[in-house]
Amino acid sequence: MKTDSETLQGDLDDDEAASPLTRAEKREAQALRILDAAKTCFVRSGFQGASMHEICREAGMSPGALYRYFPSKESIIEAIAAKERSHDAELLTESLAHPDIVEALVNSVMTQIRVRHETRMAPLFTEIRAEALRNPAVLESCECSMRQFREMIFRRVSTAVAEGKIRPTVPVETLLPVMVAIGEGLVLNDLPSKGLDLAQVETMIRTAVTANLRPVTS
Amino acid sequence: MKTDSETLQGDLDDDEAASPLTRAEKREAQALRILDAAKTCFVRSGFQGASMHEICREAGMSPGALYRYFPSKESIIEAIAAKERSHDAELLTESLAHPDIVEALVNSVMTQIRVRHETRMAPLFTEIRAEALRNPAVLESCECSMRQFREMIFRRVSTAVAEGKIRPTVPVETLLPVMVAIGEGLVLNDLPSKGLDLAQVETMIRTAVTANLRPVTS
DNA sequence: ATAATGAGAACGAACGTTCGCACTCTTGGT
DNA sequence: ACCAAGAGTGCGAACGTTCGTTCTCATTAT
Repeated sequence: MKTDSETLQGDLDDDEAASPLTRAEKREAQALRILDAAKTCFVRSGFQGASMHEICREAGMSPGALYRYFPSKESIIEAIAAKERSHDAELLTESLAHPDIVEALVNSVMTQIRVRHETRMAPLFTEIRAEALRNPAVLESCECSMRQFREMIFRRVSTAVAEGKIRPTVPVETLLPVMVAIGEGLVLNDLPSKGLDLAQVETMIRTAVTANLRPVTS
Repeated sequence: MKTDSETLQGDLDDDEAASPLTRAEKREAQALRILDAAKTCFVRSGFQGASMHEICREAGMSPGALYRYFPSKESIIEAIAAKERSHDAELLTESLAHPDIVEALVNSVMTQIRVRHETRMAPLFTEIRAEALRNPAVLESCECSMRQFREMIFRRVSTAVAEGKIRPTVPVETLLPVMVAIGEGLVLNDLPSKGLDLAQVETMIRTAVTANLRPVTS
């Protein structure tokens, strides 16, 4: 850490521009440190299994210090769930950008699988899903995320239907939840960790999506 | 409960046939009562969230009594996980019986979805998946179950391939884990609880499976 | 001087589990 | 037929531990 050199520079008279870390920035950095440590612990031991002392140790911080930033364990869980949600939404927006509807959907799923695996966040996803079963705040985060997913996809799909580009096998109301559920199953299972070839997985997904959307090629 | 009338009949001299409940049967019945209560509590509060006192209350039993039947909380969790596993295997054997490979697979998934929903065990499934992330005994139960799944399906699929009845888009090694993952996603999302029409869900699954197995119709 | 921050001991509550005791069966000698 | 003995079972208080959280006090920055 470069905290030492930074704090040594803090004795300048300037209020805003010169100091490398304002108070608010420091607070935010500490909060982030806690969230990162908590995420590590939650992945390792689960939301209920990880103790505050464990999180403190991971963050290199005393309980007294940690509680200056988060009022409770639940608030940490909620903060993490919310952060994951916004991150997911961001990711989906990008990966849905492909002009072809089928490729956009395949792309979304594959991106999620890849990112979850690379960041080792697949277990956290499982954990959040389980926690959502009984923690209303986390449930709301999940539902909000899913709602965003469905709305974004809904627009794309229903536009494509209206333009006569696809003729789905079932109504959109069924199509979306089922596709989201399938995507979730694929993400949760962390297929790359089982040594599966992602290119082949992609082939299967593309085949399944194409068959159900039935794009009009003629 | 009819325990009163049953214990009144216990004063017969006969050893085997007459008494409605032998000692061993009583023990088993009590153990079952505990497992049922525990399952209810685990669905409500999670494996880690549910306390032994909560389980005792649900089972109408004191801690001292409960511990005569199970030596620890973990042993209860393992017993439940193992029971779910054998139940699932049984269910799969039945639902895979259909002579047509595509229908057998569709049937399996739909049966799982239906049964999980009707018995309200979809949350427990999520819980078990999360617990498997850090409890080795539960993980083994899950893996064993999945292995059985894959082996049973593997036999069916590879036979069909050998007979030239299907020409899958990808090798069986990829096909099976992906299909299982998709099935899992569908099951733990508990689609019927979201008001989805199961017939339409079935259509989608059949379409996806057909497209990926590519049965030779000619 | 004052506010912000951190360390770490300590708190009450709740946890999984054990203990001691009472009660109910089964059993075998009389 | 009856009773003493012993095993099986149930109860609920209590155990030691660990939990999330708070408190007190020092240190640092303004």
